Amino acid sequence: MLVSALAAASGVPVPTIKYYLREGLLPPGRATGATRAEYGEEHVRRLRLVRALAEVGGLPIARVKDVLACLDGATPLTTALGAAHDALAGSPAPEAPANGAAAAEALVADAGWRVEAGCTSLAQLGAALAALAGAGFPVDPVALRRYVRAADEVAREEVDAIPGGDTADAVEFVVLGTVLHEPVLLALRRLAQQHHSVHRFGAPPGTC
Amino acid sequence: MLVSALAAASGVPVPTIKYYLREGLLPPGRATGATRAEYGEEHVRRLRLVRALAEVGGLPIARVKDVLACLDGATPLTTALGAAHDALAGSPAPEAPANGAAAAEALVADAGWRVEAGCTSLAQLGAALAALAGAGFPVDPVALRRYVRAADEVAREEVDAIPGGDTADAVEFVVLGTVLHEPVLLALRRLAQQHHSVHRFGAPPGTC
DNA sequence: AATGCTGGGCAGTACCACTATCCAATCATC
DNA sequence: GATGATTGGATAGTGGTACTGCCCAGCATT
Repeated sequence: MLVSALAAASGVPVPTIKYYLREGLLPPGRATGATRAEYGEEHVRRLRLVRALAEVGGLPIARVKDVLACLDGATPLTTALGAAHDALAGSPAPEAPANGAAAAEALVADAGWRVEAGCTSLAQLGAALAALAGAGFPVDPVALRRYVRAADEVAREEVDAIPGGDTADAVEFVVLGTVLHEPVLLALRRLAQQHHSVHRFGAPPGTC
Repeated sequence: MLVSALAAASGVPVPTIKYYLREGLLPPGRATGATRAEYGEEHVRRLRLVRALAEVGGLPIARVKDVLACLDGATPLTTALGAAHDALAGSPAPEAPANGAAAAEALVADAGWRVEAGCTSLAQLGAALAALAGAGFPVDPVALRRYVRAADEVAREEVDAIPGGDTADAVEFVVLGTVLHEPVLLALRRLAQQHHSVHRFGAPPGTC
């Protein structure tokens, strides 16, 4: 399969494929001459994955590369999961507002979760809580505890569902599940909000 | 309060405040002369809100403007919620892949939710499901139903928590809750995943 | 009067994700 | 073997977003 065929098979335009090759998101094809390279089915799969991570997951290209690196390397599962979380986080939360971090740690401790002390997700949570408080909309502690419970249930079942056999498969399963299910979860929450809000307040004339 | 004072009070640099004024994210101050304008506490609040929506919620400036428009206008609650959802959606899911849309509708019907037929969240869900299937990682229907249950519980409690009195307050509560709690929910899911995954697979040497 | 900050406007910057153009080398075809 | 299309590789350009800089005349303060 040549580039044009790869482009046709994946739906990604040739210049974009070249761009991904340059950026290291796609391994180069097997060179069969100075101006010819052969691509395989794995390149099609990889391209689809790149597009899913970028479009569904909303990850910037550099983060997609990080996630792919986890899948390719023979990383232990928990490391790969951490890397995926870091990739998802995006902004590294440069300033960690002390009150937010403290609130996040208290919440995690209250939930009984054992997590890495300085990890990105924790910083992210701290930053979000601090920003909410700073904007004048502190999260109701009761709501927060409900969120914790819901997150715990969802995550426990997700982790239970990880296949036990091959490590590489498990890594792929958990990393992609983490990244790609986020928009599904958010969309479902919004739809449920819509349903319950219509149920309680009634629907307005014409809008969604 | 003059711009520099507003900048000091909000932590937003003066040129950025000017930019927000140009873009209509911030109402102009009360002009007290040709080269002087007075800003109040509401401008500080608004600025903090803009930053929260942009940084915590990750919304592009144009979407922040849409969300703010809902808060300012005396829109009925369900309309405002829909607008907030649309603002969150971002990409309007240009091509609606038929199988994804069908899956989304089936899921919603199965959940017993009554939602607007063509609404953005539904399209978003359909696009996400289609992209996942296209990338070779279809969501496990059982997992999906668990997600639905979790989303339903969270949303029901969120809607129950909406204050009943003033409409404007309720709109603000629900719109900001929807937008700004997303990162909290996602961070909590990631932390819970980390906890359960460490619990099941053990922690690797040094990484988060 | 001198200094310094103000609002307003417009141009410029930095980054991101592509997209376009060019090139010599080659492959397939005539 | 000539010919035209295509390829990989490289470099430059595009469009969008979110600011950031700079300049200006006009006031306010000293």
